[in-house]
Amino acid sequence: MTQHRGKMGLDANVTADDVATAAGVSRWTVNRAFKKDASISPRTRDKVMQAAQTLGYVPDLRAASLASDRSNLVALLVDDFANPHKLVMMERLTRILRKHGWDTLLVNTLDRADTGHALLNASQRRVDAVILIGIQFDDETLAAAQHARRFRKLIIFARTSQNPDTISIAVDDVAAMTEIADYVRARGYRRPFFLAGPRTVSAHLSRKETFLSRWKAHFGTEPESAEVPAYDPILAEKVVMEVLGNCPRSEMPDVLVCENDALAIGAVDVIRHKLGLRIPEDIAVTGFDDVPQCRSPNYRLTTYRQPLTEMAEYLVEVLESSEERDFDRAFTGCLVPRESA
Amino acid sequence: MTQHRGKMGLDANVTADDVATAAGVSRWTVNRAFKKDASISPRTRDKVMQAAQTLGYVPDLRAASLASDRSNLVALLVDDFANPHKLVMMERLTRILRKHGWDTLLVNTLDRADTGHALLNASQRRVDAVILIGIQFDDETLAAAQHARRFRKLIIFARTSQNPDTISIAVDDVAAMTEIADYVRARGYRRPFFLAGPRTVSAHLSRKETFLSRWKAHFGTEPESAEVPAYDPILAEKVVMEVLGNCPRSEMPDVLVCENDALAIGAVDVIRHKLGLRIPEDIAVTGFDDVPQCRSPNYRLTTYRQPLTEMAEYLVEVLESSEERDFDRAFTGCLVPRESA
DNA sequence: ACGCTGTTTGCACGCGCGTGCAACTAATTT
DNA sequence: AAATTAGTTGCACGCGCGTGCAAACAGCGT
Repeated sequence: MTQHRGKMGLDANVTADDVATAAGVSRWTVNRAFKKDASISPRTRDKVMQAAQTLGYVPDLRAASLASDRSNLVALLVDDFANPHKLVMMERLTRILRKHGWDTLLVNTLDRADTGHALLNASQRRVDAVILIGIQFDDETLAAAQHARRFRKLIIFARTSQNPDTISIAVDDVAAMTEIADYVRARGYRRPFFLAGPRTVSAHLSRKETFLSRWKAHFGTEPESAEVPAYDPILAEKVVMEVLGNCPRSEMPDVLVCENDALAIGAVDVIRHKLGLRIPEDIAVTGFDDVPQCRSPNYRLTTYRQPLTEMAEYLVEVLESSEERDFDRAFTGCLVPRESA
Repeated sequence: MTQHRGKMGLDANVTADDVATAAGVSRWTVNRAFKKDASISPRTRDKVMQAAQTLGYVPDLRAASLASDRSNLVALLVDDFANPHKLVMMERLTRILRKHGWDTLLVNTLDRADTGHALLNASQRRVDAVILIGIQFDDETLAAAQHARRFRKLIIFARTSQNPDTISIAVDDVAAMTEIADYVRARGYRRPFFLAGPRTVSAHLSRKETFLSRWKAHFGTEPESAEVPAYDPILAEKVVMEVLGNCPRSEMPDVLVCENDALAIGAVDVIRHKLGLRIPEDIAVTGFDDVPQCRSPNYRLTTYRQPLTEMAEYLVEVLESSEERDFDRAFTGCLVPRESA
């Protein structure tokens, strides 16, 4: 096999051995020089780094991972790119993971049926953990994950899960939705309608159930609701149109509580532009996530912000811990009131 | 070292050897079974796959990559997560790459100064190629990339570049911008203003230059322009406010041609909600990229769509080719006229 | 049954680095 | 100065798989 060379003439396959001979030390000393907290004298390290620099040596993480059985790699499985909040989450996660020395394998899980293949992908790269952000974690999917499991950790981020084999890092949905429900009630709304996303996981403790039961606890009646098959503004538009389109004015809800911003944004567009109603005068809207668009004058969405940075930092802690305890943790976010409700 | 085990009791470290003994063949036959187009009899392959299945064997791509010097991994460097189009691009790229057996390492390049570190990350994983989507490819950055280079290919996606060591896969900006310019002219607009993004690369053949010169060629005068320091709607709002906020009504442009949708969206918000002007009656707006929001009734943005799928498929071709030819290629997209202009 | 051809299978060696311990050197104590 | 100690450096072996070739095998005609 011919040697691959960089266009600058730098040998692409400089190994630690090369650096070692160049620096007049052993290969192991070279690797020590690159390892933090390694017992090595500053002088030798300098000498080694010098040689490495001129030779253009960069440690090979594949080999390191192979030998050490730790890859410092996580797979990030995403299946709903229609939700703009995913962009925010991906930015935050990759930034903080990288800050702590973790690399991210982005796996586009086409749909829930594809989750198995996506997990296989991750397996083959021997990632140290799999992080799911999306909707592909219903029970069958998780079962499949258990089966194909060769991950130390399976983490569901920004979403709760009761599955015992799974680590959930998310906001406390019950507290959050309760806060929203109380806010809506305090603002005087009395005919709420809940717009939910796909129901992929046990409904217990879900945002929808929380809202409905909280409302019922106060007023005795359970609000109506509808379900959108994906967190996609376009699909939300369709569902909202169907629901409100032929709803007699007298029975029109006065507030649309949406499971997240992706749905809320679609809802706002339909309500204002197709139904010709005013927000919030005719019907108010709330969301969840506080995506950047929320602050656009077109939406000014009342929503709920998750402490993503904090959550991501905790995620790193989880990744770096070798204990076997229960890592599930619920965070508290904050309500962001704007003009939509 | 203790063996890591999956929670189901599946040994996480099943090797091809284990499968081999279980199936009564040699290790090499096992690997052949997993390799497409390998010379192996269907019967043996079945037998092997059977054994692999029950043992829960999954080939280790780290080792494969180490031995073969091909990782089937690409690094995707992204630095402007504020631009919603990045989400679309990431979805398309990861989907199509995965379809062809390529995995994607997502690297969040914090800013242009961080590109060097990001490339180092990629180096350490021995990716087969680096794909840049973002703005971090000015000349110094590329120079640094050359230097640290141990990639077979450095690809700039959805963006042109004259750098000879770089592969650019993008739409023909000159053709695209010319089409927009001609469209604007044909619609009767006569006082255009160009809103550009950060100037990171030689201005030659840029969208802005193309528009300005095309306009000048027709009317003899070069339109005004302003520059936003990042493709971020929020920043675009500020700049547009400064430019149009204290602009006498008589000198107000009649069309704002934006380098892309991220800028256009910010512009629309300001024009309509802060300046209280109508779009397109008082001032029209055009964008570039056709992000999902463009079709929202809030924007209805006239824009230009790149053939992302086609471009991504070509990208795969480039990745899989071992020739040394010039891979640069410009695609043709299509103008998407909507009500904003 | 024999040889021929084409297919299928086995194997030595290497990819680059980590681990844990042994050996070595310099700094400190008695 | 010798002995003790802390700080540094070296090394055998293994991580799991690819490559290229040689050996074994099956299928066919005579």
